[in-house]
Amino acid sequence: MVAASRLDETHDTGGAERVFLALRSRVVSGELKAGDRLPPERELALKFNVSRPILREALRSLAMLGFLEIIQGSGAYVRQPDIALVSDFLTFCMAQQPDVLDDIIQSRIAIECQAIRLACEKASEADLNRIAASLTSLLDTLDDPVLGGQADYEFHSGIVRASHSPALSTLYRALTPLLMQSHVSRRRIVPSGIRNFLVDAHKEVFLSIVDRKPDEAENRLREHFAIGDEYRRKSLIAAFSKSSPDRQT
Amino acid sequence: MVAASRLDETHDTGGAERVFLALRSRVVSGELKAGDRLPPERELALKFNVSRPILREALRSLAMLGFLEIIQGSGAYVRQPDIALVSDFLTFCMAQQPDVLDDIIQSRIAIECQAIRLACEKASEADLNRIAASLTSLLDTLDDPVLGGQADYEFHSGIVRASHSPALSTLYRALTPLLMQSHVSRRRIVPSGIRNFLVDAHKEVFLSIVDRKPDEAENRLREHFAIGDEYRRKSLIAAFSKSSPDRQT
DNA sequence: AAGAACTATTGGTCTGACCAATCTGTCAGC
DNA sequence: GCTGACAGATTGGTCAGACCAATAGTTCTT
Repeated sequence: MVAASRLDETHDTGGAERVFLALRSRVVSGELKAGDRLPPERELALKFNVSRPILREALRSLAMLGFLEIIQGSGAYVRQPDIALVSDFLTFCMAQQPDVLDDIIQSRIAIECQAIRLACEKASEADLNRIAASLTSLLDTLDDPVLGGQADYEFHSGIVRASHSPALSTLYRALTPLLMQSHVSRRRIVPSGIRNFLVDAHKEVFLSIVDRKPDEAENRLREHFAIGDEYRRKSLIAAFSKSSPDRQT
Repeated sequence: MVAASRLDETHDTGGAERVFLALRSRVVSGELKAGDRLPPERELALKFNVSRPILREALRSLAMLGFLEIIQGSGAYVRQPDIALVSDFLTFCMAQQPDVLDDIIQSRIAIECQAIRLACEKASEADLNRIAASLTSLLDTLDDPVLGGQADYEFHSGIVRASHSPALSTLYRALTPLLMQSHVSRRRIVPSGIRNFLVDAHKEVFLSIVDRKPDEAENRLREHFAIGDEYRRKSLIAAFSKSSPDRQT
C-alpha cells in the first residue's frame, strides 16, 4: 500500500477547513488586525496549496462569521466581528429550547440587577440624564405601545449602560432581540390601568440610583419585575379561562 | 438594457450569500429540523441556479457556523448548533475590549445571584446533593490548585444548574471559558491562609439554599464574591509594590 | 443467511476560463 | 502644474467539466 505520506498535516480535516482554521487563528490571535487586507485569493490559494474554489470556501465562511469583509475588485479585509452575530446565534440556540421566551426574563433580571448595583457606584451625570430622559419619554408615550416599549427599553438599557461594565452591556445587547420578542407579547396584554403604577415603579428605581443606594435600587427593580411577572400570570389565566373554548390549533 | 428580471430576488448580494441566507432561514424557521438531510450538492446548485463551487461556499459557511454537518459520500445533515460556538465567539468579541477579564466577573455575579434565588425555589434533592458533593471535593482538594479550581467551578455551576433556568445555564456556559481564564490567574495568587475562610463561605451559601432563603443566599454569595475581589486587590497591590522595580516589558 | 465484491451516489478538489468591480497610472486638456 | 478621463491591471465572482475519495446500496458468492 502507498499509505505513508500524510504526516506533514497535523490532523487532516479537508483543505477548506484547514485554511479556515489557520486564518481564523491569525485573526483571534491578533496577528491580523481589523482593517488589514489579505493577499489576493490566487496568491493565498498558492500559499495554502489549495485551489481557488476551496480557498474561497474558507474566505466565504470567515466572511459569514463576520471576521472578513470581502469587496469585489478590492480585496478581503479583516473586520471586528459584531456582537449582533452572537445575538443571532444565541437567539437561535435558545429558541430551540421550549419556553425560553418565558425564561429569558431571568437572564434579563440577572443582568439588570447586577448592573443597577454597579450603576449606583459608577453612574455619571450623563448616565443619569439619559435615564431621566427615557423616564420622560415613558410618560409621554403611555398610550403608544410601540413608542412606549421603546422608551421602556431605553430606560432599562440605560441602567445597564450606566454600570460601565462592557461585559454586562455585551450580554444585554446579545439578549435584546429575544427580550424584544417576549417584551412585545407581554406589553400587548397590559391594559392602561396598570401603566401609571409601572411608571411610578420606574421613577422609584431611578431615584434609588440617584441616591446611590444599591440594595434599595436592586430591591425596587426586583419588585418591578415581580409585579410585571405577577400581572402577566394573571393576564394569562384570565385570557385562558375566557378564550379556552376558542383555543384551536 | 436587459435589467428587467431580478425582481424575484429580495436584494441581490451575490449568489453564495443568497443561498446561505435562504438555507439558514429554513433552519432557524424550523422548516429544516436537526437530522434532516439536504439534497445533493449538484441538485441544490441546480435549484438555486448557481454553480456547484458557489453552492459549496454557502454549504461550507453553514457547516462552519455549526448549522450543518457535511459527511463525504453521504450528504449534508442539519445539526443543532452547539452553544460552544457562541462561547467562542463571545470570548473573541469580549477579548477585543481591554480589561474584560477583570470585568467578566460582573457577569458571573449577575448570573449566579439570580440563579441562587431561583435555586432557593426550585432546587431538587438531586441538585442539593450535587452541590453538597462539590463542597466535599472542595474540602478534599484544598492543596491542589487545579482540582480545587475544578471543585469550585462545580459548586458554582451547580448553583446555576439548580436554578432550572435554561437561559441562565446557557449564558453561564457561554461565559465559562472566559471565567476560566480570569479564574486561573486569580487562584494562583491566593495563599493557603484564606482558603479555609473561602470554604466556610461556600458552606454558608449552600446552607442558605437548603434553607430556601433567597435574600440570605444572595447576600452570602455577594459577600463571597466581594471578599474574593477585595483579596485580589490586596494581592495585586502587594505584588505591585514588591515587584515594581522588576516589572519590565 | 452472512459476508464480500461491485456499483451508484455524493462530497472533495482541481483546472482554466470568463465576467464585473475596483484600482492605478498615464495622458490629454484646462 | 493640476485635474479629469480613459485604459490597462488587479482582484473578487462565477461558471463548466472533469476526476478522486468516501459512503451506501445492491448483487453475487459462499
